[in-house]
Amino acid sequence: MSAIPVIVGMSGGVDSSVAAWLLLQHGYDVQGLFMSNWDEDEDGYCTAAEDYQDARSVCERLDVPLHKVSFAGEYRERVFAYFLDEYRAGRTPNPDVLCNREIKFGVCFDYARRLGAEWVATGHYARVEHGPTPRLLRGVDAGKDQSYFLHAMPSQALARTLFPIGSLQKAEVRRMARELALPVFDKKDSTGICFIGERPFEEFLAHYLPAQPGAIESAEGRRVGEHRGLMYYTLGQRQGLRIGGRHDASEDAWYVAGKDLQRNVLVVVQGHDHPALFSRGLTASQLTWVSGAAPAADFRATAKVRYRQPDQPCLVRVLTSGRCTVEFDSPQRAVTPGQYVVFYRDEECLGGGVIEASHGQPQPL
RNA sequence: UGGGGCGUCGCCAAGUGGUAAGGCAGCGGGUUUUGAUCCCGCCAUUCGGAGGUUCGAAUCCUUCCGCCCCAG
Repeated sequence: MSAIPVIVGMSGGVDSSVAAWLLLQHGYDVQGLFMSNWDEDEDGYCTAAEDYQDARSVCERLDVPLHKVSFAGEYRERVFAYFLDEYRAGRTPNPDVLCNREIKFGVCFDYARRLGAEWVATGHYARVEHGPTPRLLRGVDAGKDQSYFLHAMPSQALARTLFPIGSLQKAEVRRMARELALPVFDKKDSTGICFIGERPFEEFLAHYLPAQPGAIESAEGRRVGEHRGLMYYTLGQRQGLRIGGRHDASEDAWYVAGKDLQRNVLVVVQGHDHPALFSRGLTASQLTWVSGAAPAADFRATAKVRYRQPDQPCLVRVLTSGRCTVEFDSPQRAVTPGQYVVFYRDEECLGGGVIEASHGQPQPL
């Protein structure tokens, strides 16, 4: 009786390393797969080379083979192109949700299956409940739960996916890595866009899109500064506005409340909790449901409008053509077009969609 | 070149004889698989310049420079 073959997506980080080890413990026939999906690295921010070395060291330590593959072309076409399109349209995309759907659990998943994997595993903090229709559950570590990013992954992939560390706390994973003497036990958690990494964002965007400087205006229409290009700002943002003290304003910090694309004007208000920053609801499109089918009727749920946000109780009204509206029990801050709204019922992630517009501002601009 | 007012960190702004608040911005770090938010830290030996009075001045005096009002 041969062991069940599983391929683990290895990033060279702690989580996927421990995930691989756990699978070994459970008797699987484990192989690693490292992806490098970002080619154009001129500025030295890309850590792919080091990450690959780390993945290799770990696999050596665990005595499992490591495959290496690049889906740079697919990444560029299916994720990055969309990323740039959204910024061009003045919105704020979330490329990592797409990356999971199209790359990790899309082309890479298929690739792993072609390599003979019965199962595909990653080091995500989330859980799958396998059954006739698999369910996606939050990771047990509430602080690390990554189901938000996974909500749009194809259900056929979910049915063949394992998240070995999904029921562990991050601290436990670290501790295991240390006890196992995995070379990456102390490696810092990665951040920034997946496969691209952390970098000076404005500089990065400027590399790909032309910037059009313009005026920054208060909600009342006073010119209070100059922006370097609407794409560099997102709703609710404080940093980078460069608006100093004014004799005609309070001492509160300024935040982005809106973008007027027609006039190329950035609209700002003062105070983190300014009413103009809040909305009662939103409209979302491109809905995907983990179950594979849209709910038949309106339903109550909780939702996140951004990663790591506490769950917000709401009413979801399902519309036709993959759209819905969401009404929150309490107003939400900086509901941002281009970001994803993701629905939950208790521990279960139901699905989500792209925010098209917010509505019901208690105090319109 | 008449009268009045003002010049304190990039910006706003306390401080009117006792040895430079605070906020905003900026920068650095932390949190974070998007972008943000948030948290922590740094940020004027110096108060438009030069003299003077005083044990001691950003605060008083003199003068110069620069702004802003009012000049009917």
